[in-house]
Amino acid sequence: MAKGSGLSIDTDRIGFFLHHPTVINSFPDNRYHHHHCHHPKLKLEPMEATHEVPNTIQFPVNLNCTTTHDDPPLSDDKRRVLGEMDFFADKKQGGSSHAAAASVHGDSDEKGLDVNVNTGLRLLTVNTSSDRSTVDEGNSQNFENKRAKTELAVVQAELERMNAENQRLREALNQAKTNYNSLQMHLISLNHKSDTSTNPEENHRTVVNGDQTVPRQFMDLGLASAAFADEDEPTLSSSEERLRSPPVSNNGRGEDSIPENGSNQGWDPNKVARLNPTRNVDQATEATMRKARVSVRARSEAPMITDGCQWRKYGQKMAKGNPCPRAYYRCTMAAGCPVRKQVQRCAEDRTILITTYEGTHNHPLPPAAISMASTTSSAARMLLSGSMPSSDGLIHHHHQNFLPCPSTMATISASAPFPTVTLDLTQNPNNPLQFQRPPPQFHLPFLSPNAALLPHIFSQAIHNQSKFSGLQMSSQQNSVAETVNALTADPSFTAALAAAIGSLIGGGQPNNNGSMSNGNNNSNDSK
DNA sequence: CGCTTTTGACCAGCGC
DNA sequence: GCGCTGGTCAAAAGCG
Repeated sequence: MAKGSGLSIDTDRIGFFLHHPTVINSFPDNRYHHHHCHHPKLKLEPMEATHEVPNTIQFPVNLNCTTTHDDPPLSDDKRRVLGEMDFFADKKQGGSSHAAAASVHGDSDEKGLDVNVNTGLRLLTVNTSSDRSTVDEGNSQNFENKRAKTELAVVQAELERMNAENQRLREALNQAKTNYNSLQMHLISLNHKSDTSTNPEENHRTVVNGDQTVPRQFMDLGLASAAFADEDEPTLSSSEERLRSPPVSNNGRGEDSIPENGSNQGWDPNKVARLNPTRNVDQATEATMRKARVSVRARSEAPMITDGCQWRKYGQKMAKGNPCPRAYYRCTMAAGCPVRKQVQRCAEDRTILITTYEGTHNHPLPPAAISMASTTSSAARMLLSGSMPSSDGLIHHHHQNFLPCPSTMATISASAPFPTVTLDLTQNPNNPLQFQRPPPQFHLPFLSPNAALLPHIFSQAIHNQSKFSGLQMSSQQNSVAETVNALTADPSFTAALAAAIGSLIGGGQPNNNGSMSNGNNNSNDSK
């Protein structure tokens, strides 16, 4: 049955956002307006007002991997990006841009340049026809010749500079492609290992001995048992290790040293702290960790978002200020798993389904759930690690340089009662994830907005690619997933960037195998 | 019969 | 202290 992953939320009601979640917005440049205000006429709810606080961080995530030029108007910086990309492409095709610059004076060194191209640069702005019609044409022509020579030199220098820049970009792209190919090969290798082992735990242990960057992926898969955390992630701080180690006792049941009675089905850090004051620090950290949330806004009329886990509904409440009930789910894939999620429809747009996750799984996860768990856990750590301020600039810069497409905005908020990262997949009109007529279940790509955990992002991008390949997403969706992962990563993450660029330019994608597809996505039928 | 969902009650935190 | 709100519990009901 696997009913647990279902969602029985009343879709006819209006929902509202949870806990001031940070939003990853899908409109280009909409970071300049309120990301929740899909309908400007609607007044902002008090919760939303908190998003105006300075420590709300937004970073763009491209979900529209098309490179069409009929996209909505872009900001200046985005236009600049487009220019870079087009410039690069033009160069391959004969370099109309360069040609234009050079052909103005009819003295281009390059072959095949179109001298009729209107560059729009208006380089000859001084001597107009009216000037030439005046007296002393000889002097004027002399002067004009000198000026033309000067400008020619300038243009040539500019052309040279642009050529150099072009060459540099080519090299960067080649490097990115090389990295991408390398990662793809590595992914194939990992998937092969996954195929040969049905136990995610074994997968984990297999790959931790591999590439230095790979283990992080599998340590963020929700396999946060104490043994794994201690053994596999020595670089983490002790607090992080503790964060990664939910109260799982040696006997495999949650609630370390806590009697698991009927009234304590889940992990309640507050109760734990009360029972064991000597561990207040740890428990407080765990509580904070659990409170760190990742929220996903997805436009879907489907009753649920398939995230690969099994959930049991344990409550439903009417949230203040909106008539939509908020449903509470608990992960039932393992006893004592502290992971919970809340599902609610957006009050402003009932087609938007808001799912908020918190906590870290204490059990192995099916492949389909790995990305989700990875996202939530890494996002939680990011929020707690205080890396958000830097991530803003980094990721934004990253976007400006490499994204010629409308983007999805990722925002991080530490101002909310619970630090929350929200992925907003709802606003991009070209977002293929927005199903006008949604499938019975909504498959969602999850991202890792953790710029501080580069290896993790690295691996997650790989994994998501494989995941969505396994889910047999369309190529466009796959590109979206890749791009999302890449763009939410650190700018230095050239490999993930290569994946995104590769999907954009070459259209190729690593659809390596279908083994990542599993029954969870089909078996988690809501009742 | 076992599991999930429903739903009213309970509890804790917070603001006034 | 009181009320509001979010979150959770747990008995009852539903379902396969």
